[in-house]
Amino acid sequence: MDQNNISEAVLPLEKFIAYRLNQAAEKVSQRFALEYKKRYGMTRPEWRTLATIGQFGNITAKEICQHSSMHKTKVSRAIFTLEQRRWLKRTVDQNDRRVEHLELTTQGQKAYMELSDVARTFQDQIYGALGAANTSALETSLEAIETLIDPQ
Amino acid sequence: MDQNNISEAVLPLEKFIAYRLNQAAEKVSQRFALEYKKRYGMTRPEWRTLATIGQFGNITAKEICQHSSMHKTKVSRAIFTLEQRRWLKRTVDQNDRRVEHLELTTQGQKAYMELSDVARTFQDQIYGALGAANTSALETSLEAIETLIDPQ
DNA sequence: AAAAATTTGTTGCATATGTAACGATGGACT
DNA sequence: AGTCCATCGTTACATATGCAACAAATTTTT
Repeated sequence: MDQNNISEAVLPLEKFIAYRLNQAAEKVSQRFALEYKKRYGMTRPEWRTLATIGQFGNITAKEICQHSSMHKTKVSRAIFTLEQRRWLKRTVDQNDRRVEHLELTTQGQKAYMELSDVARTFQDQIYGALGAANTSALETSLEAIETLIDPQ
Repeated sequence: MDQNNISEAVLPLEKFIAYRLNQAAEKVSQRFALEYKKRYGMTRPEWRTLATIGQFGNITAKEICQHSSMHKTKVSRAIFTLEQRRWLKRTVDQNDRRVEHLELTTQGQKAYMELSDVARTFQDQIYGALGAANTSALETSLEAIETLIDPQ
């Protein structure tokens, strides 16, 4: 077959799901990253770590890794930075001294609550711009992909 | 208000769209990355660059940046690596010698076609696992987000 | 109880990435 | 032509990331 006839081989990236998902996710995340960058100069791993501790209240580094799918060194470094900002405190587990329990300080809670507000506003804007039907489709498809990824 | 009452401030990450989109996109991409890593030891920027040149046939580095949203240094380095593998050739534009036109070599075409096949199979598997209704919802919502991002 | 294996979190090192500066070229304006 | 500015792609440098090795603690095996 003529090598230049790529009709059988071409892969329009606009129709490739991995590509489109990544573009969409990256743009949305970058847009939201502006918020925590400009307010607090935070990185993405730091924001995710803060948000995870904020949500669970008391959590270990390992649990953050499991919940967020971030690499343990990324989490370890984010925890270090958040600790330096005095946004979290560590408590060594008395039954297993390898384990550290992490909690937000008052300052950390404050930043978390402010950014949670920003996040909800951001999400509302997206949903508003998408409209009810598309929002519903997005929920449906994300749930489907999540089920595919993490079959409980 | 009691600081520990975070009912107003909590942001369940399982309901935050930026977070969910990223998790989904990252998992799907990582799964597909196994394919081009094991076959060719390629990185993600290299695969994306190959796929973009493959799709357009003749393209410049700048156009790859615009189409893929990759940073120009990432594209520059991917082009360099693909060139070293003899998967692409550069041709300096005779009207504007700053510009280089990129095309795949025969070897590059071969790799591109093979990986395109793998990609389509991968996509078919995802769509098969999602089912028609969820696939349709995914298409709809991705289009909606894309419109939101790139309003023409 | 001693030895071996596992787990939690950190760190050294190599790689990957982005920013800013750059060289080369081209275009605009005088 | 000469000066200034913009553009294309590369590179130097600083930062971010992941892998592998690690220390410390715990559990399992013998």
